[in-house]
Amino acid sequence: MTRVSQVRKTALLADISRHIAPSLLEWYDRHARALPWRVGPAEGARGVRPDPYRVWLSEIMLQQTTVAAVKSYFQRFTARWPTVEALAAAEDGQVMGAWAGLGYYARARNLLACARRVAGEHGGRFPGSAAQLKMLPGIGDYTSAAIASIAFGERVAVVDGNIERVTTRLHAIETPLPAARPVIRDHVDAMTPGKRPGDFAQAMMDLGATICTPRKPACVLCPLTGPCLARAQGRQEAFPVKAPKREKPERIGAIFVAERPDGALWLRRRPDKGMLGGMAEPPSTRWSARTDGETGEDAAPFPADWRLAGEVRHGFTHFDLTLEVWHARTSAPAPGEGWWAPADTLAAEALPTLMRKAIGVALAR
DNA sequence: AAGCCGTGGGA
DNA sequence: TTCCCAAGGCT
Repeated sequence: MTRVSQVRKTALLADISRHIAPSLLEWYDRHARALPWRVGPAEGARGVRPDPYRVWLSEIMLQQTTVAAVKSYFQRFTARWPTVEALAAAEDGQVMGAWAGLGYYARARNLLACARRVAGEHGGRFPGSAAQLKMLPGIGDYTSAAIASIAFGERVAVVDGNIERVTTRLHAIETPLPAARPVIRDHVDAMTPGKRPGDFAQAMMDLGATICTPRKPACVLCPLTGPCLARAQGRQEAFPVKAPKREKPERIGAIFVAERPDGALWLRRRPDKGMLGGMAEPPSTRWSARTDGETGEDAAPFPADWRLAGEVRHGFTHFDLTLEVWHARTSAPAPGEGWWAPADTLAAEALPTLMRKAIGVALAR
């Protein structure tokens, strides 16, 4: 595309799109969700902006994670670590333990790394532009734009899954994801207003979460039915178009829960890289394809009176896992790297949900 | 640049 | 039950 036609295209987009923000912001002023990391409408009207630390923390937690799942974690984190300096001073194990159950554990490791960078290199203040924010660990295209617009008022295109859905419907974009991302970004940039860019982004996300939903969108309640091309075609559920996804392979393995007479369990720490990196587990085998799975008592990490307690199934993003769950009572000191976790402090260990399920199966009787 | 990374809830 | 997928980033 020539430079001139690019300019014309951009101008045309702006002309079509500039009417979107006023309607959407009017809707947002009446229907914004009250969320713990937002400032209330009265404060917002006085120009009060939310604490960048809280915006950042919420955005990291919300990556690929529902609002409902995040709320209690956000409350616990902010109560325990009210500032980025406080979080930066926390020990790794405390943060991983507090994150346990929320998933995508690389986020927790990057969270700490980011907090320590902000505390150590930026005097405890988050940088105020999307470009600078994006240089920090765990902060990519979406999160940098979200923080910059919401906490600092920068006019920058914020594009998440909600906004992709809303935008592909508004403009009836037939190109499948992810190839459509550059076009979507252009549209979002054209729609984003100079005033209240952060509210605009949040309004788009609220619209996507409550009205313009993946299935059965409530178009009759939508403030953007007028300009919506998908709605005009009666094809709102046809967008966004997505590339077909591959089927998930099956993997199998075994996990060994050793229980001391006082109820303590033998745990070890998983490697920092890879699945559940840096998290705790009872010793488990590799998780392999069915043909070469390492299962059975012979795979135990040390000799004991192992008894098969059952199995646990768990679906990950890109494979389904079935683990045999073995249980043994032992008073022998376990060999190798690990520790005995007392029963009454198990809740604070950095145990992913899969491991808690396996422990539940092992201890059921 | 496509694959790797969790989890829980809704339909 | 099964499937989908939610405020993505990293490599």
